[in-house]
Amino acid sequence: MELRNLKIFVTVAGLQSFTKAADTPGYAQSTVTGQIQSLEEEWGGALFERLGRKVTLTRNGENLLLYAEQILKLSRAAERAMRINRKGRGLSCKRQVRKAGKLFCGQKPYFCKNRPSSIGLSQGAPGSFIVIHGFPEQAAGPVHILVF
Amino acid sequence: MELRNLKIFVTVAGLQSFTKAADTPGYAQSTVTGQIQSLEEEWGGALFERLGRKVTLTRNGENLLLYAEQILKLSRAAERAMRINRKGRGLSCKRQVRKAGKLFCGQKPYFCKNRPSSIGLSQGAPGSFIVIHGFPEQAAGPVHILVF
DNA sequence: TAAAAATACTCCATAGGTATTTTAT
DNA sequence: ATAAAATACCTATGGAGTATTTTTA
Repeated sequence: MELRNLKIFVTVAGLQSFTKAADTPGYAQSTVTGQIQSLEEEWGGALFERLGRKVTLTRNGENLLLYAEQILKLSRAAERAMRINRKGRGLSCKRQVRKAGKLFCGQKPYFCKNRPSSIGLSQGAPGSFIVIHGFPEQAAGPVHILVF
Repeated sequence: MELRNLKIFVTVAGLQSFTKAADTPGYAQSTVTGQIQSLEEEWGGALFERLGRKVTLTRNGENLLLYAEQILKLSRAAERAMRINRKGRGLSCKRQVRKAGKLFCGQKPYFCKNRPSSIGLSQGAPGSFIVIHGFPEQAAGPVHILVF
């Protein structure tokens, strides 16, 4: 499984068509078929149901799609961070975190047991994307926030 | 940038050595060098400082590392989900979410403005990993939780 | 000089393309 | 009959290995 596969997979899922998906990033139709097939081979089951000229996600496909979308979002964020830094006008990851706001986290165990731990982001930018580690038990550990 | 690159990159960062990193997954040392170089070429700058027989992350490298770790965690989770489902004894993503607990989200705008939006997970499993979309402004939209 | 990364080279797996066939409307 | 996916086949990029050279503690 590589990012290349997942990009094509998500495109096909969105357009419900191998052919249309091939147009978008300038691939050949057979390339799209091949990439999806290799994913399905690795998976060990179909990701799409081929219904004549309509293509729909199987249950497995839907399952993978959720992960694939997150992975690609993160990779785009990483690429953006790389691009920004190359131009020399970027923020370090820490600065970006600071810019996203402070993280508030209810860490008391009894609080976690009896009611939801409270976590909040102040001054969050629109479209923020938050990744929280080890929650709630290890919430006292390092918490990274990646802003998209 | 592909997952293959990132895996090697994270390994090198962890071991602070190209040679040791090559041993771990059974790569040749030159392969590790090549993968890192291609990442650096794509980035447009060094990810590691080569200090004789010690290798340390540059600022750019540290930046990328945070993203890479998240991406790889997600991809491992995706692979696990694929594997589980192939064996037919897996939970769908929705079931996994339900198992992770309910998400509570303070959605009122005035609440977001004046104090942290409150988000909590009840019955969270140890080592849970939470991904929250569009926060806080679009918190009313679909929220996916992927558990690792 | 000893240990680690870079380089040179080789090989081959596979990504990707073109052309064709199959399949289902 | 037509539109879309699968298949067959070909090419070439680049991933990965071996052997060697360079670099620096």
